[in-house]
Amino acid sequence: MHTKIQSILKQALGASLPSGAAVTVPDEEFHGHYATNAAFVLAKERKQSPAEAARELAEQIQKNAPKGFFEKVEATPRGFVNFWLSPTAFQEELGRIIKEGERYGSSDELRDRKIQLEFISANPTGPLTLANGRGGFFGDALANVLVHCGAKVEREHYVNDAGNQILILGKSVLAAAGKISDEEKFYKGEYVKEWAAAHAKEIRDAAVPLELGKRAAADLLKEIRRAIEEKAQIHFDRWTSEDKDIHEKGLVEKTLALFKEKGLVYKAEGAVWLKTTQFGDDKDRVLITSDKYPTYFLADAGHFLETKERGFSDKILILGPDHYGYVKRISVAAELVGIGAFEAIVTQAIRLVENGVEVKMSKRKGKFVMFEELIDEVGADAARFFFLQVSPEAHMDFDMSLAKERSAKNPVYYAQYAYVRSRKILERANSESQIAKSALNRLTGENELRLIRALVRFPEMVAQAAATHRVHHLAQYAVSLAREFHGFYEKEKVVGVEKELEEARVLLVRGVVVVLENLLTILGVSRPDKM
RNA sequence: GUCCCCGUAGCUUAACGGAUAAAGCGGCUCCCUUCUAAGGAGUAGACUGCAGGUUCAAGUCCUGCCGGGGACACCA
Repeated sequence: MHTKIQSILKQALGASLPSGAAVTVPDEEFHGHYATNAAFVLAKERKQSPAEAARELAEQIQKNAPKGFFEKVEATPRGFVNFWLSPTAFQEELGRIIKEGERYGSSDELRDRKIQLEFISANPTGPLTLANGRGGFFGDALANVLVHCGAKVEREHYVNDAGNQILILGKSVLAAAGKISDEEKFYKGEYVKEWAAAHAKEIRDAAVPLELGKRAAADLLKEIRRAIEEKAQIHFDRWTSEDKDIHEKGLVEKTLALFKEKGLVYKAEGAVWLKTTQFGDDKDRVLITSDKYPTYFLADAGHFLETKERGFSDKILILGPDHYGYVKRISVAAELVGIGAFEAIVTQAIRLVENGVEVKMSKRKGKFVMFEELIDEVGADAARFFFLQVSPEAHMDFDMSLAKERSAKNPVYYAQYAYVRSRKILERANSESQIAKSALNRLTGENELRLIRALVRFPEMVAQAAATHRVHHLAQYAVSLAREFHGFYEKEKVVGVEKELEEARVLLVRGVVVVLENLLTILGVSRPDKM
């Protein structure tokens, strides 16, 4: 619907939309079902008043529009052009929803793109944090959106199972077992003590820190995977191992050689550096430490080279707030290894509060609310929606007791309830298969048309999410669509009204089911049969 | 100190540079003989942190200030 109006507008202009011009859905209905600000842009170009440009544009549009599509096209004195679409136009679009079913809202906009979407990438040195969860749900839903728009997407969880942190984990286990003295940098969470207690024999027999660290990391990774896949219902296509997929395959050396070839590498103070400052970074970055170890940064660049060599055109990396300072240098690495389009999305901090007072969280000290705990308390759907509703750059205050209290009132249930109600109507009504398509044009009541207007926004919302890489609008849309449906449900009956009307309304409700099903699927929220 | 993010209703958050700033929760009034009341109808509640600027149009862009958070390793 939205695309159709855009293309009519383009035809009227005889050109593509000028930048800054858009087709929108106004807040107030008296401004039309849709509206455009294109005349403001034209007015500037043509040195006219906005009102004049709007009048001319409205005329052009009316001339170009398919017959019967618009009910009214109006230029306002301020310079907007407002559109009212005919009931027929909406009825036809509803027909499309029913016909396309689960394909409704999908497109082939991104068919040429092969995108690697990396998210969570939790270190196997402790349980998942709330920040991991936030990025996890976000990444999962974003991947669904991109797939819906025709892209080939790999959901990747990168595991840092090499390097210093694994050694520290090993030492932390030894410290927890009382074998060596504790140090500030060691991991101190309960999970370390638990693991040490459960593996006392191994610690006695083979107390090589790095080996112990690897074993503990492998176990922690299993826990992480279980929480992600079973509890959070987040799906990954690939669990990439830094150790096995990057180091052992020589990608680190290869990347270093690539950087050298470009003349961007130098030695200083016993270490090997990359001239990232040439690309706007604050300072140059170390690739190989003076102890001859490759840094995390170099390994990551190697990981990016692997991504490039595996044929991805795009890489989207979702990071937690603590990695903000990392974005610049990793973007430089992405450019140097030749990744076509790279975007880092940093989810903002979640501040833990308890009774209005901030609780400091630290993975090392072991005091934090775990992601899994949240899911256990409020359920996967509520937890998911809780995060998906807000934009990734919004800072959030998080109070576990409040989250528990609110979980019962989570808007996700409002949306799911709309789904349950609409399904129930279809169950009770006469079979849809015998309803003629012509029944659609009996949907002329204001309540019915209102609901269709809400339904047809779905493709536009998906396209917007894909273009902006933001999914919170979809969650918001789910709530507003549910509101429209609940309003309709209250005012109009479907089953048991006069036969011809019932048939028409059954088609309308089918449309609701289709859109809610597609929408909830993209968000990753379950679709219950009853509540 | 430098850099980044945020500041919107009592609370949690929306709002492609567009029209009278929206929703949920909480408050107050009502509505279950009717497809599940996890619902609906109504009502109160905001000089969008402050001060300037750009624009036909600013919550949104620019500058400065105030407040909150985060990042500034040869850690990951």
